[in-house]
Amino acid sequence: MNPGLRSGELAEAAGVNLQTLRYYERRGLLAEPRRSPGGHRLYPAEALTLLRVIKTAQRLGFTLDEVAELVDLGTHRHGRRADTSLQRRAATKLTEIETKIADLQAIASSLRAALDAGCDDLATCATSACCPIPLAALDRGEPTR
Amino acid sequence: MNPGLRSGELAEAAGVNLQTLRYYERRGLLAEPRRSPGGHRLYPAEALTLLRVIKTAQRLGFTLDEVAELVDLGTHRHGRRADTSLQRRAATKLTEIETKIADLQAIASSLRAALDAGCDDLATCATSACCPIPLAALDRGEPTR
DNA sequence: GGTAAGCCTGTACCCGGGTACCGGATGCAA
DNA sequence: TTGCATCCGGTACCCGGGTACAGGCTTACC
Repeated sequence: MNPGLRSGELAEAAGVNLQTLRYYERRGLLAEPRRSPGGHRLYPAEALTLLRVIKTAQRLGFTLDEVAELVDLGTHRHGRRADTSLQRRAATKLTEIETKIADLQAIASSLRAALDAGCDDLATCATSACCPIPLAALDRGEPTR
Repeated sequence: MNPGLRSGELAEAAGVNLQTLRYYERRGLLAEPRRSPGGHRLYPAEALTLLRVIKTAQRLGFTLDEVAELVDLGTHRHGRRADTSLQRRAATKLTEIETKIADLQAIASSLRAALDAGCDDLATCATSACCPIPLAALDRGEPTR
């Protein structure tokens, strides 16, 4: 069995700071890896995949806590015939994600409209209260937070 | 012409803190509104729409600077036959958004798979390096940041 | 066995995005 | 014109997500 990645190697491969690995470990996102006799961390190869997943999810606007939850949902053995609480958390997360997708699509199409109208069409309404309007499509009026 | 919203009313309507309005003003996200003779802010009704747009975009993982940019792209008069720099920024933003959508869709479908497999199917691989794999679909290996 | 690169723990700091609090001025209604 | 809610500017603080640094131990290679 090969010795595994050292922390520096993993950090480099994942494009994150070495300190970040330890930070994630403290946060419980990254399991404590085994150690060399002298106490140096030795990570399994999958840790790299996990890190990339974390980074991607983060780019999408998930907090680290949420990422931890997502990772749990995917990772955890969820006992056979899982306790439905996990299922429910996954379902919830899924609808959250679907909402985000819909919102992004609304933004994207406004931008697209703005682009291929070349702004001249939009300029017709530019005089006053018009221009936020394409974006306003995604206004749901939730008193966010 | 009606007097406009007072800061408290606007904050309440938008579900944000009063301080946040001033913060956004400092950041340049919210234009300085006109003032009452005594110096109290009086916002036009569109400010509410704008705030909702800001909040939505934020939920999607845009930073305030990015939101400012998006809002500019939509709001600004971008002179007729706009300087292409704006067009280009919009195009860039659009591909960013499309990327986010694709990533979210990847996450969503893994979650969906996990859900309707009821985790039992996934459990077959659960022994070791398997479970992050559905999420790993969206691993692009970008050395993010 | 010497030595440079790498890693260890711990603590302190940074940035983004707000939020709270202060003492004082304003708005508005009775 | 008095009284209370609201708002003002300014400054200080909080939280999430890292990042840096110090002082000391390990590893790896000659």
